Amino acid sequence: MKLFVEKGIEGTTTREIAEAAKAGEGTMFRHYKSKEDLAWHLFDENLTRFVKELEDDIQRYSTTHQKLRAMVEKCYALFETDRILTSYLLLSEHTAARRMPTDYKTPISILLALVKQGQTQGELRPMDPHLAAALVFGAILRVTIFKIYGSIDRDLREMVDEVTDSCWKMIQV
Amino acid sequence: MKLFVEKGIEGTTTREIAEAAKAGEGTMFRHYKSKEDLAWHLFDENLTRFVKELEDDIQRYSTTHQKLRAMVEKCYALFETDRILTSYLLLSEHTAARRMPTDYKTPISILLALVKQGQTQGELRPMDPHLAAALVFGAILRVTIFKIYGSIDRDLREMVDEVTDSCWKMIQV
Amino acid sequence: MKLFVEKGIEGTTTREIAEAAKAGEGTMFRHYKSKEDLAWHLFDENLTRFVKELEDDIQRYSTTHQKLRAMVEKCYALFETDRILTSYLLLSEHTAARRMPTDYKTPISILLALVKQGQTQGELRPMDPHLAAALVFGAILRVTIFKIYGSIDRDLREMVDEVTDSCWKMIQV
Amino acid sequence: MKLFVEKGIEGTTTREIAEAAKAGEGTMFRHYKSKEDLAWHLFDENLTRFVKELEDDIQRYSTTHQKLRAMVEKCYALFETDRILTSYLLLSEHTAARRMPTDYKTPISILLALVKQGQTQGELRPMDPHLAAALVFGAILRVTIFKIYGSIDRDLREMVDEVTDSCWKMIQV
DNA sequence: TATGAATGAGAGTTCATTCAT
DNA sequence: GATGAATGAACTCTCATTCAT
Repeated sequence: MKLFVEKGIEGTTTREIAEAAKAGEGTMFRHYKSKEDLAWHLFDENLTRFVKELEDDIQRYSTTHQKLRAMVEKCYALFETDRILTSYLLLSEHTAARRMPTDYKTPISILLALVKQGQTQGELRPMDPHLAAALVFGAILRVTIFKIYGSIDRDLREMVDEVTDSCWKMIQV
Repeated sequence: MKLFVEKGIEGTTTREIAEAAKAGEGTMFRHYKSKEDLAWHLFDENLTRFVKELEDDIQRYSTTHQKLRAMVEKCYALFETDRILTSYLLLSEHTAARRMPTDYKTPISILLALVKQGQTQGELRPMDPHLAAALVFGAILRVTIFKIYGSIDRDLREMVDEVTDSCWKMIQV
Repeated sequence: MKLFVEKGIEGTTTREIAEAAKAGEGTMFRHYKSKEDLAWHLFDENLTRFVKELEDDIQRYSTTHQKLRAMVEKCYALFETDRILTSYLLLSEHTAARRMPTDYKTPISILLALVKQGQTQGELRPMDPHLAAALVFGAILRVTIFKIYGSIDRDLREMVDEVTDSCWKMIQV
Repeated sequence: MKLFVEKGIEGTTTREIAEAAKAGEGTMFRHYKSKEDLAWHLFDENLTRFVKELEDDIQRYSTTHQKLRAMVEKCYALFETDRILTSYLLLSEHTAARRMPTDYKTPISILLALVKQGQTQGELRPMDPHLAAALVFGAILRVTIFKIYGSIDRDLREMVDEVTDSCWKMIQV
């Protein structure tokens, strides 16, 4: 995954993968049909797990604000724990991500549901929920990109409240 | 550029480029040292022009809110006029983009300056200007991605005010 | 053998062989030194047995015509009983067949001896015995190829006499 | 073609082909889509030409015996002129040969037509024409195989009359 | 003795780049 | 200056063979 994030899937050779895995060149192909297949499994399994955890976290809270905060927290915790995984799941747009079926559950679909619910409950102002989700999701994730590029230094977990509140302002009633 | 956006730089062959340009296979190499060099020039020249126009647009206004609005308007006008160019300059993370020197003037650096100035003038609340820029830039751009994926239907130029105001809420005093 | 005939020896993978034999991938190598070795044993043992039976059959008759008939009958009986074996032993030109020592006893060498004897006994007209053997052997076997390709429908065992007589005409006094 | 005949199509590497052609490894792929495609074109073009010449030769004669003789002569002339081509077109059963459409004009289909015509004209005895063709074609070709293996020494062109007459006996009235 | 995961040499193929025309 | 045939390094992937279990 490290290689895929750093050099892209196309840009990573199967030989490099084998070396990184300290395995023979052909070994990968006993486990995955192709390089693309490996990339897809890496994406699919990790995203599924992340989404499940994300749902669990959100479920614990009742207000939309709290749920949003949980989401930001989850994303930034993942980032500080495993930057590569975050990049692979949330920041890169690779071939693997394009294989997703349209009904796939993703962080975006969860955020969208959250927004719709918040609007129904009158916590959020009426607006195109897709627009709201786009604004919030973009804001949250771009912070991680800035951190990667070094513009932001602080541990993102310290910034959860600040980011949550900023996003909240965009969508609250 | 269309090919680069659709299939990635690595994923585009020089033969495809030649075909699309209705030129011979070797012709490209008389104008650019390599495929990567072409990608870089395509990026560099267009970004420079866009940034210049963006600066001109912003300059016309005095308040930070107006300037921010001008920026959103410029980005969304570009998107609706030339999606491919927008993708190539603002949405894709390709090798070409990584060649940029650190002191390069980009939409982000312009936004950052705008935020700093707004904070000095007391229009924006005190906060890490990088964080503010990240939140705003992320919000603005993610809307275009949603539009590309079809979640948003409207012409983005109609949404300039709504997006500007939403972003403004995140950073205003 | 089925796989070897259908896809060639080179074209058959050891994994396919293992599957077909309902054995593990490595098991074959405990019995044969290599895939080629398996192919050779399969060829050698079956050809030896077939040649022995062929000799026995021929021995039962005294006239050359009868012996020739016995040979045709034997070949066509084998074909109708076991097409794959016939293909493997008589029709395919594979690596295994090329391993044969020059003094190897084959259907051809038997036919050649038969022709020589027939000429000595004055039943066959004087001619290069190799030419005679070639003509007869070619005629007999090509019928099976036509049958495989579907140009001939009848059971070859019904055609033994017609084929024998046709061949006989080529070589009789 | 030499390599294909000697080692089979599967058994010949593209590297060997390039070396034999004194060309780079990639050059072949500018002219043919794949190794199999090269094999097919080599087969198709040469067989088409040979069949055309064969038809021309046969056309010159009026009696079936003469036509048959022309066919034998043509095959053996090809053999003595270009053994490799003969092997590739007439003796090997390779993947390329299997690509042939069923309505393809081949030496066999020509021989079959010749037999049918001869039977209609009363020159040949009544029998399954496919059987007749198989017997004759097998006899003619097996002689070349014997020559390749060294059992027959003479120039096949000297043997045209003998082979023709032998075959004739099988099918004449 | 049988297994099947691991191996790595080598296969077919692609494609950025060169250069004679 | 433009071309496109030729190139060969490097790619993904296959598969006969090995060997620890």
